[in-house]
Formats: sequence, structure tokens, C-alpha cells
Amino acid sequence: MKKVTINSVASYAGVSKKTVSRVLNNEPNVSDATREKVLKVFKELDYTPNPIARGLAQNRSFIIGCLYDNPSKSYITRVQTGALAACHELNYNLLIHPCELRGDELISNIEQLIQTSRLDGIVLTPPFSDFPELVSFLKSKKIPYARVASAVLEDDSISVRSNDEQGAFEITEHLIKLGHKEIAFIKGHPDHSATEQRFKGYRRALASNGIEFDERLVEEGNFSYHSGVDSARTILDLNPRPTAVFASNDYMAAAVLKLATQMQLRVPDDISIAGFDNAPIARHIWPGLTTIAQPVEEMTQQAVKQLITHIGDPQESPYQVTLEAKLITRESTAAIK
Amino acid sequence: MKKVTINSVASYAGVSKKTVSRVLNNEPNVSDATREKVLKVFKELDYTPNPIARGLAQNRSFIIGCLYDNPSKSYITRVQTGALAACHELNYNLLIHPCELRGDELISNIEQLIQTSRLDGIVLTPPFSDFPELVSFLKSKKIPYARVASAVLEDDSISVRSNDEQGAFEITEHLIKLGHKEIAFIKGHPDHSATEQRFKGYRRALASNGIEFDERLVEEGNFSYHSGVDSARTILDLNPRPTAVFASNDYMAAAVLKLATQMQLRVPDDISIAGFDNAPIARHIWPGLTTIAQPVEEMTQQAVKQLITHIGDPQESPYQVTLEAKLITRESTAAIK
DNA sequence: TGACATTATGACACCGGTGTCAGATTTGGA
DNA sequence: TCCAAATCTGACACCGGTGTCATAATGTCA
Repeated sequence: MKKVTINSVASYAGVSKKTVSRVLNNEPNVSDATREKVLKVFKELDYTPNPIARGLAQNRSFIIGCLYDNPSKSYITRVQTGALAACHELNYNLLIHPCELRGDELISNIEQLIQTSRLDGIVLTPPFSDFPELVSFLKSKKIPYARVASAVLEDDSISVRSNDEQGAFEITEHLIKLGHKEIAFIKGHPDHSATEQRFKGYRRALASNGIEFDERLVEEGNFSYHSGVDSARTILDLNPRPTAVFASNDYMAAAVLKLATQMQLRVPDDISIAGFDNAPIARHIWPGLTTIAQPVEEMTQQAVKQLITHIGDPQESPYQVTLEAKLITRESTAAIK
Repeated sequence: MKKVTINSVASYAGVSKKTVSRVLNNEPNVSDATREKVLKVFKELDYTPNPIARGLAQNRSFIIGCLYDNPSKSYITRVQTGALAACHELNYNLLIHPCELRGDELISNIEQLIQTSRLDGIVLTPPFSDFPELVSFLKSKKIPYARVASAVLEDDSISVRSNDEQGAFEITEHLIKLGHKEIAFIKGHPDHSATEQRFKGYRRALASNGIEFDERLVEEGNFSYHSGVDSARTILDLNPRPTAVFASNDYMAAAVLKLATQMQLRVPDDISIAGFDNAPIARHIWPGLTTIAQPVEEMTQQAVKQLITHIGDPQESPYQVTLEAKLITRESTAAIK
């Protein structure tokens, strides 16, 4: 099995390699007869163009990077799934880059990544989607980027999000409609813009239903299961105890559930619990968690698709979409007795 | 900011580009004076060699692929973490390739992957580590590969595993020592070689403790949470009910726990439950699951490191390691009353 | 000191594609 | 029918490195 290069194809088809290249790239100015002849040779020789040579000639790598730092493995894999779908479709490769750095270290780490791997573009996922220094660094270096699930919109960049504020509003209102008035809230990690958005939604739901906001019901978490345990401890010890807890994500909600169960509280009879994200754990525990499902794969796929399109044709105007989040009710929330 | 290429470095340092290349690759036959001079220019110009050009010249991509199909997101991310660690260390890129295909479709999918992405090598993770057709395909195409957590050892290929059979033996013996005699077992997915290994360990522990194996206590699962629910239903309805359940992974164990809780059974007072893998869920639920922890990151990292070393120097003899798995006891198992 | 082995260096082709541009061929309108 | 415009095609340099080989510089030993 010898290598099939553009040269073999060219000589076999009796044309120049430039013409073969034209066919490869669907360029105009090739007669139908020639095009078909070359295409036939592609099949016959089972030719696959070498992306490395292509990359060298065009100064591209056909690789985009995917940056994330998320405690939720399921979120990560969902992001990857969406990104990969877009990459496969458009003949790109995906380089995953988990990264826990912040500040200058983050910037220089990303700079090095771009330098050494020659990325054509980069997808930012939470919490990086809303790091202004990172975004402006990429902008200054003219590295194409797309932002997934960012709260802050800019009109000159690609951004695909879902409405966290609205989701939090809906789930809070769901609790209110069940008769709950003392609804505790556990915040997420301060680095994530979703944290603020979800908190806003919670407060808006309270306000629009005439319930006074009570600061003592709010705990600071960081999206990790562990932080959920700490917050839960404080909340469940409150006197009077709130009748419902809305945690900013499912891991923290699961922690509340665990602690409540350990304390012999029955969920949802004694206390309702709601989460956010619809992580697998939300349906792997008993009772299943009422939560908000976001189209993470879809968001990432659209973002990456846009990004690659933009790389191929920088004229293409960047676009921004907001997708729908959906309330999923399970057994962990019920009407107050 | 203009591009810094090998040519700029060469002319700036007053040497030929071949000499620069020699320094880059740590080749011999460069005088110390010249080497230092060139190295200094690297720093001064902040030069990063272009891996694409390098790849073209050497007919390499500096990319290795990572193949997996696993219902456990945490397992996937652990595999990725290990693989990335090795790749970073050795200046390689990692291309992740989740894949649900089997048989001929799998082979042609992988063939296409290798063709289009020009992988230098591929890491097989369960269940692919033990697919004979895939392994012999790779061998016939002379694609370097490494196998993670495979049960079948071959002495001419790289393989890093941990001892599933022994782990299952230990956890079963743990239950036996707590006084359990009727221990139900839920099998994993038949594609995974671990499934058979874990079952073997379970049986060996029974045998070596003089407990007769009872086929009625064994259920077929497939590692998914859902299959665990089905198996749990059957097992918990048995009369007499077994006093312990050992599920082949934590998701299925969590399913047993969920169902048991729904049935008002107290765990571990009424029934003990054990899992395998030490997935996050094992400590996110109440009671926490007794389970077996495998060094997944470590296994993958070693496998990838070996693989890349082998690619760089095919003389390097492939090696095989077995790492230790560890019993982790939590609240879900207790002495029989 | 001369003859020869060893080390250091550079010229040049090459990896497999793409961009530029000139020349050949076809098309269309007067 | 003829000429300009549009369409097609190929020669050749180039992307940024590495491999080969010739040659220059240095070292070694009689």
C-alpha cells in the first residue's frame, strides 16, 4: 500500500496538481469533464488529501481548541459532544484544553497553547466565556473565538447561550406556585457568569410574586458537591427552616438532599429541593431532582460551527443566539403541606 | 508581530537553517558555541517551531487518538486527563474519538479517522482494548496502539491495566467477612472484558470462602444506571432477599440503592450494597458506596507515554504493567444483623 | 608535519499541498 | 468571421521544516 498523493492523482488523471487542488477545494474554473475525471481518480486511488500539507500551505491547522474548567463531568462531555459534532461536519479537529488557571497565568497558558498548537480558533465555555481579559487578549491577537453560555453579549463576536436568568425564574416560580414562601438559594462559583444570572432569576421570581427577599436564605456555594454540603448544613439548621431549597446546580442540590436524608427529613414532604442543569445525578438519586435542562450540546455545536465558518470566511457576520432552557419536574419538589 | 520562522532564526544567528534544525532536535554534531548562540536567538525572538511544517517533513502529525465508548462521564474525563498529561509532557496533541460503532462499521470508521487525521498512534480504552478485530486491524496497518485496562495480554504490545479480578475478589470478600452469604451480583456490559473479570473475582471469593455459587443471584446489566434499575427490581424481589448486592459498577449500585430506598429498605441495615470504579456518584449519594478505586488517570497516562515513546523510537520494547486497585469502604456496607 | 579519521556546517532537494500569474482555449457579440 | 472577454489549465515558487550528501574545519597519530 503506497501513499497516494496529489501528484499520483495528477499524473494518473493526466492533469496538473494545481487542477487537482482546484477540484479538491471546489474552486470554480474547472470544466465539468475535468472535474469528473479527477473525482473518478479520487475514488479509484482512494485518495485522502493530507491535512498537514494543506495546513502548511494555507497556514492553518484545522484544529480548534476547546477551553473549559468545570466540576461537572457531564457538562464537559456534553460540551465535547457538541463541539465534536460540528468539527466532524466541517473537517476540523478538536483539541480539548481543561485549564484551572486564572489571571495572567491563564493568559500566558492560552498564548502558549495557541503558539505551539497553531489553533485556528478557540471555543470558550463557562467560566471562560465571560473573562474580559481573556476575550480582549484573543481579540488583540486576532484569534477567532466563540463563546458558549456567556451572560455578557457583544455584538461583534460569536456567542451562543441559553437563558439562565429565565430558567432560574421559572424554577423559582414553580416552587412558589407549590406554596413555598421561604425558599433558600445556594449560589454558584463567583467566576461563572451563570451564578449571577441564576441569582437574578431567583430574585425576580420572588419580587414578581410579592415575596420579600431574605438575605439569610442565601448561601455562597461554588457548584461543587462539597460546597453544597456546607451550604446545606447552614440552611437546614435555620430556624424556622425554609420549606424549599433552590441550589444553583444539581450537584449542590444532591448535597442538600443527602444531608436532608441524613437528618431524617423526607423530601419532598418535609422540604422541596430544586437544582439546575439536569445533570445525570438529577435522575440517579431518589427522589429525582426538579431542575432546568439546557441544550448544552446544541449550544456548543452551533458555536463551533459558526466559529469554523467564520475562520473560513471572515466576512461572515458573527451571530448570537439564545436557546431555550426547559423546566423538568421530578419528585424532589411538591406542594407545601 | 511578524512570524518567526526557522529562516529568521537562522539568518539572525548567522547559521544555516539546517543547523537551527539540529539544535531544535537536539542532534549531535553541533559545537557548543553554535548551539548556545542559536538557543539564545530562540529566546530573543521567542521562536516556536511550527509543528505542521515539522509534521509534513517527517510525515507525522504529532497527534494521537483516544478511542472510547463509556456510559460513565467520569471515567471518560479521567481517561482524558491521563492522556492529556502524557501528551503535554511529550508535545503531542490528543484527538478524542467517542465511538459507538461495532464490527465492520467500527473498523472502517477507525480507518477513516486514521486516514483523514493522520494519527501517529491510538489509545484504546474499554471496551475497545479487547476487541480482537480492531487490534489485528491496527497491527496489519502498522498503526502503533496502546491498550488501557485490557484483560487479555499480548506480549508484543503496550498495555496498562489494573486487576479487576482481584478488585472484585476483595470487595466480595469484604462482604463475606461482614457475614453476608447471599450476595447478589450484577454483571456489566458483555462487550467489556472487565465484565467477565469482575464476575470471576466474585466467584473466586465465594469459592475460596466455601460459599456455593447461586446462579439465581446473578443479573445481567450493562453498566448503565438504567440497567441497574431493572436488575435491582429482580434482585430485591427475590425471596428470600439477598443480604448484599455487588454491582459491577457504581451507577448500577446507585440504581440498586435508589430502588431499595424507594422500597423502604434501609441501607446498610437491611441490605448492603457495593459498587465498582469509585465514580463521583459513589460519594454523592447517601449512604456512600463501598467500591473499588482504579488508577484510571495513571493507567492512561502510562499507556500514552509508552505509546508516544514507541512512536519516536520503535525499537523501544513495549511494556505491560498492572497497577493496584484499592478497596474503599463507605457507609453502604455493614455487618449483617 | 603529513595523512587520515572525525566533527561541524551548509547547499539543496523534498514533504504535499496552495497562490500567482501567464498562456491556451472557448464563448459571445458585432 | 473576427476580436475581446471569459473560462480553463499548468508552470513555478512557496509554506517551514527535515534528510542527504558534500565540503570545511578540527583532531589524532605515526
